[in-house]
Amino acid sequence: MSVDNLEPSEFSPRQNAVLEQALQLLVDGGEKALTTSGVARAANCSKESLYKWFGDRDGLLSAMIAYQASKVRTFERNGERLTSASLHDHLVIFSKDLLEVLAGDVSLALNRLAVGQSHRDGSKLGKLLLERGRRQIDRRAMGLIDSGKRAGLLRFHDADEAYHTLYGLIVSDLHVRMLLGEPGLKDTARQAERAVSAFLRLYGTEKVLAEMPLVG
Amino acid sequence: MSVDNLEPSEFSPRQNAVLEQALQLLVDGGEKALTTSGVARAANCSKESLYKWFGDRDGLLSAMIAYQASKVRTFERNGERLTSASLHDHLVIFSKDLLEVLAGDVSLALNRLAVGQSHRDGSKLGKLLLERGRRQIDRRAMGLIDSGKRAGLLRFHDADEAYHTLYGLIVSDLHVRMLLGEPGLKDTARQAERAVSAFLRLYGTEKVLAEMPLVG
DNA sequence: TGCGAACCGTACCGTACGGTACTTATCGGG
DNA sequence: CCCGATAAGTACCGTACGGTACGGTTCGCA
Repeated sequence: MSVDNLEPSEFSPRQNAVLEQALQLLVDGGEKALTTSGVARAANCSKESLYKWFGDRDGLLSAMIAYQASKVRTFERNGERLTSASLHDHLVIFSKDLLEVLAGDVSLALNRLAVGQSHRDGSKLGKLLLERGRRQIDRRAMGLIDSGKRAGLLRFHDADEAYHTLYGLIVSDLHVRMLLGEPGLKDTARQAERAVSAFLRLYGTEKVLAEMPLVG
Repeated sequence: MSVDNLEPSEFSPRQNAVLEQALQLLVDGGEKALTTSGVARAANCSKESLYKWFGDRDGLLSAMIAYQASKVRTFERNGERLTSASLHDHLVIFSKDLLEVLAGDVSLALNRLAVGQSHRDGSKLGKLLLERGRRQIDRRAMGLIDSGKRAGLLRFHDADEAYHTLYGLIVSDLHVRMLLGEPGLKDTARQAERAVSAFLRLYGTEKVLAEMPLVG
């Protein structure tokens, strides 16, 4: 466990390249394929360098998660005034993005890795994955929901509760199923549309409900 | 892969005892602790017997899942006439049961195991887990939802879709978080109540909505 | 009582992994 | 031109696992 709290600058370019190779290895062959020798061979570096840079195998895994998280940048919301239609659209886009992220090769591989290790390391990797990987997406959604409330389009007491409802409506048991090896959704757009529709029915104000197709 | 399609009788009592020990080992120490030698030692049996009974390590894992699934028996719904209140109560009970099952030690351990193996074996364990472990709970919920529809309390086109919505409302991202090592919910009753309330708001007919507290 | 099957306990084998040590080569600065 | 640092490549070590083989023991059964 050599790497801990160095948010900025993180790793050197060379180290990033090695981590990229390690991720590729993990995606292709699962954790079993992610051996220190394998990483060294794939990245054309020595095992000694691996251990100098990342401490031990766990440090390498942590670094892989940190590196992958550092690659994902979710563009901030612009401060535009939300309308009923634009809120709906933004929510649908968010839903599709979320489903796409969760279904991604690297995301699934890292989640599988962290799940598999959660017994050994006191869920260190799991924490890392949730904090570094999910925080951004959570913030994006929370910002959107808050904007909706300020625009008088959404009504709720607890933003966290509303967000978790939205998350459940979007993802359902899909994430776990994919982690277990099931192929992903055929039609993510439809799933996103359904989820947002249900969410707005639950949390939308009259202003929003008036513009929604009637149930039935 | 010695064990495949022998639904009834499954394993001998002795083998069941061994599988029980193996599950305990898995729960306590994760997959790393589940070695063939360890199982043999914990269960006071020989490795040779393990291989004779289960073929190889994968066969043992499959047998553990099958054995655990065979232990779970969900009582069938009685054919009573549903009222708005009883539908609500049954849904809440189902929600709490679902959360309790997903948070169970053995369930989490087996799910972690299957997730970790999903790369190697073409998700054989994952399929097994979903088919054997989830089918019963799914059927229970579907039966309940169908009864609600026949009683004029629920309205939907696609029962599957409605069920997945309910599932998402209940579980949200809790299952994955627990798989990653986060502690479970403090208050499952509240979560269940919220989920059912939202579900009924989405799929309940006027008969149900009339009796619900107004959204505030 | 004797026989055979099942099974326990243990020792064993090959392999593969995590981690370390050592040699060689590249490269920037005085 | 030399020197120290950094890192590639390789060889190596200890360990632990999956799987197999074998001797000894129990138990059902004729």
